[in-house]
Amino acid sequence: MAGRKNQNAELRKPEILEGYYRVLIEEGLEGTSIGKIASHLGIHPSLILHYFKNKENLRLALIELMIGKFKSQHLLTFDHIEDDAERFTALINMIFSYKWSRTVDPGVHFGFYYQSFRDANVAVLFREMFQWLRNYLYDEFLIFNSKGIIQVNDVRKAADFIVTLMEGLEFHAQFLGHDKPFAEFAETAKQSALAVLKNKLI
Amino acid sequence: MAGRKNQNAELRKPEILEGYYRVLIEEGLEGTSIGKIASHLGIHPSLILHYFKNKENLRLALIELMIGKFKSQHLLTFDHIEDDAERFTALINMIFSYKWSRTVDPGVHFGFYYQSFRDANVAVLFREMFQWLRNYLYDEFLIFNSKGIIQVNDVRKAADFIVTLMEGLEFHAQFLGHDKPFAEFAETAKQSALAVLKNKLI
DNA sequence: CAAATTATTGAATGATTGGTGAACAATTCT
DNA sequence: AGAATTGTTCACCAATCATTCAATAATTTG
Repeated sequence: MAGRKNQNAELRKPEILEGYYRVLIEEGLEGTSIGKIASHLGIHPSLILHYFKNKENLRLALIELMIGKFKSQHLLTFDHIEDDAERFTALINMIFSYKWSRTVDPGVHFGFYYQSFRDANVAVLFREMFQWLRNYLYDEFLIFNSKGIIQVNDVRKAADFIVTLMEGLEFHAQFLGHDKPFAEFAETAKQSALAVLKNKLI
Repeated sequence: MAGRKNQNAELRKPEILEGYYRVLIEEGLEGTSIGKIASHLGIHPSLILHYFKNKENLRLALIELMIGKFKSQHLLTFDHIEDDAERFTALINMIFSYKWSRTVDPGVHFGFYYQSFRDANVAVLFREMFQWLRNYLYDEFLIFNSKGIIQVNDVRKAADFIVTLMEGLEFHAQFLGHDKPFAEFAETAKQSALAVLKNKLI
């Protein structure tokens, strides 16, 4: 046989996680087994267990990877915009964009949500992620509010409200968007959100 | 042994579905097997397959049952309120209430959402249910709008908005509500929704 | 009461599951 | 070069899975 090319943990681990993610999209949480991931990658199942002791670890590693990407990707996008009004617009536009909604495959997204109901470790990770996002918005909104770019009474609730609407939108796209493009209702939601933020309605 | 008490399909089927629901809450979609449902009910696994040919059928039957309950329970609550303003208030209060959010166990709720990504039959059922709710709100909002109880430009989008916010709230309770009671942020969301509905903001 | 139907259990199926521990191969360390 | 470490495969395990078909028990029908 052509020489087996060994890789090291640094390369193999992400490769396995990527394979896991792919299989997850196609097969779902129930249908995804270590065996399937292995055959999708053309490696032996035991190799996966060699790197990630057990399935729970594998799952947590993927979630951590996803969250890491989510954070870095979105955070870096806005930090360089100096002008507050501009940054506010860019931020809101991003949150209600199709691109944002597809940061992670929505099927996988929902799958891990669901997992969090029965897996305390998963729940912790997701809570942290959403709290991180909420707190990020909170910090930004504090600035926007002090500069009159938005007008809200309760900045924390305003941040909560945006995250809530953003997640509701994810759901809307799945069950009510159906025939129409994502952007259509997203625009409506965004305008409503802006109205709430700008008129001391929260 | 004491005489085995046979039941007929009309009694046994709901009993199995109830058992399925219970096991689902505790074990999740991945952890729920026909065997576990059977032992939870103290019956033989084959009996479940006798009534529901296969697992897919069982799943669909439970979803249909849930949706049926959901519809009848909520619909009947408001039809008897003649006064439009009163009915509007009651309707909005219900939608943003803890009770409403717990109509179905949120874990099971999310689980079937998730299923809908990979199971076309499940997806159809859920779309129908949410469209039913949206259309119900639409019909009501038409009346409220013509009577000036609300003031909206696009009644359909207003209905979509309420459903979206309602579902976002479900999510918020799970990931951001955490330490605080459901009602607290629900009240904020409700007030924002009311502001949007009453001031031609949608 | 007998026959037909329905409810229920039983035994067995092959497939798949996550996981273990040892072997073998490649790479790195000394 | 030899030892140690790391990467990878292999053979195997008990458990569990959904599903099947036949057997038995209760109930309904004729």
